[in-house]
Amino acid sequence: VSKAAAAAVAVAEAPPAKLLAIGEAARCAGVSERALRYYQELGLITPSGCSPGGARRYSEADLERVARIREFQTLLGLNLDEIAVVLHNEDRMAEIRAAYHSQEVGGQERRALLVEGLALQEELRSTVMAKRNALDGFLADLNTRIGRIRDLITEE
Amino acid sequence: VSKAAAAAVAVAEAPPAKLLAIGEAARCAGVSERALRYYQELGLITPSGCSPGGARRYSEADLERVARIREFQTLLGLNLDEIAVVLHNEDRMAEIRAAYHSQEVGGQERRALLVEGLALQEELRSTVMAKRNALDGFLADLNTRIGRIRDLITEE
DNA sequence: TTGCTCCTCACGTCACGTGAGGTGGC
DNA sequence: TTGCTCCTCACGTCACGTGAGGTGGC
Repeated sequence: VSKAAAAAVAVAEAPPAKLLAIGEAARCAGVSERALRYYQELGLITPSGCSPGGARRYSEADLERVARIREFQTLLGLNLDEIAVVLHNEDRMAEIRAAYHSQEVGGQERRALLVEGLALQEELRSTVMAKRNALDGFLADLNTRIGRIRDLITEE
Repeated sequence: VSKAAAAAVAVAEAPPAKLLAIGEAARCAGVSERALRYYQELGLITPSGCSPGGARRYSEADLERVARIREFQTLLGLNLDEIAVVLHNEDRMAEIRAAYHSQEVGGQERRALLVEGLALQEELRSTVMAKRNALDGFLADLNTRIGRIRDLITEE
């Protein structure tokens, strides 16, 4: 049994796991309750459970998904439509990984999905690297400015 | 005569310099005309000139200022209120630099302004470095994901 | 004079913030 | 039963986008 398969089984066998109410979930994820409801409204997340009365219940995995949404927003500046695309792609990759041994998907089709997904991830990576380079340039410029102010202060 | 002073004189003596209409300016800066008017409404930029009829005319320096605003927005995620503070600080630094030899400002007061300005720039730098580190972490994670997909494709 | 560009309202949009008023759960 | 939390509208906000209707400049 491969490591990946073992992990998948472990996930599948995971105990009921405690679910958080929206207030606690929002605090943990560092976002507002409104944001959680809004992400759900757009279909970015779906709380793993709900109370008999209809209150949302969030799992650990839900919170990680929210964290990922925030990363895309704050680090990369993607809007929620773009994030939906990236998340959807990542979800498909996870599905393919999970269904790797059980041949639910044809090898041909599966390979096509993987190649397509890989392209999307690599496109994302080039976006990230461009951002990183721009940030490094900005930082160098900032250091120059700081150096000049230091010179003015030290001078005489 | 110091290099800085020579540069300041050069700026002061600069010829009328061609000013751009808002359409051209927007194209050059890579923003919309609406954005330029909005930045002006908030006091972030003031076009260097205007036509007799009241049309805005932008200088090269105006365009650089717009580019700086965009950097703060897209790279650092600052909002326009925060950007106003940073720009104002940079303006004060430039003024002090320009008035360095002509003793318009008392040495005591000038030094205090420089120290305060330096602190603000260094605070900004720590923000930038935090962002850079977060981005590096994100990139590392992304590379891991890409590696795993590659494994799935190559495997078998 | 004819286009093209500029002007000022002013309403729309995205990603939520912020109450309003009412129900659920320990 | 009393608080506290959750629910769904629904309007406000920030940084513009997008016409509407009118004037300026070559």
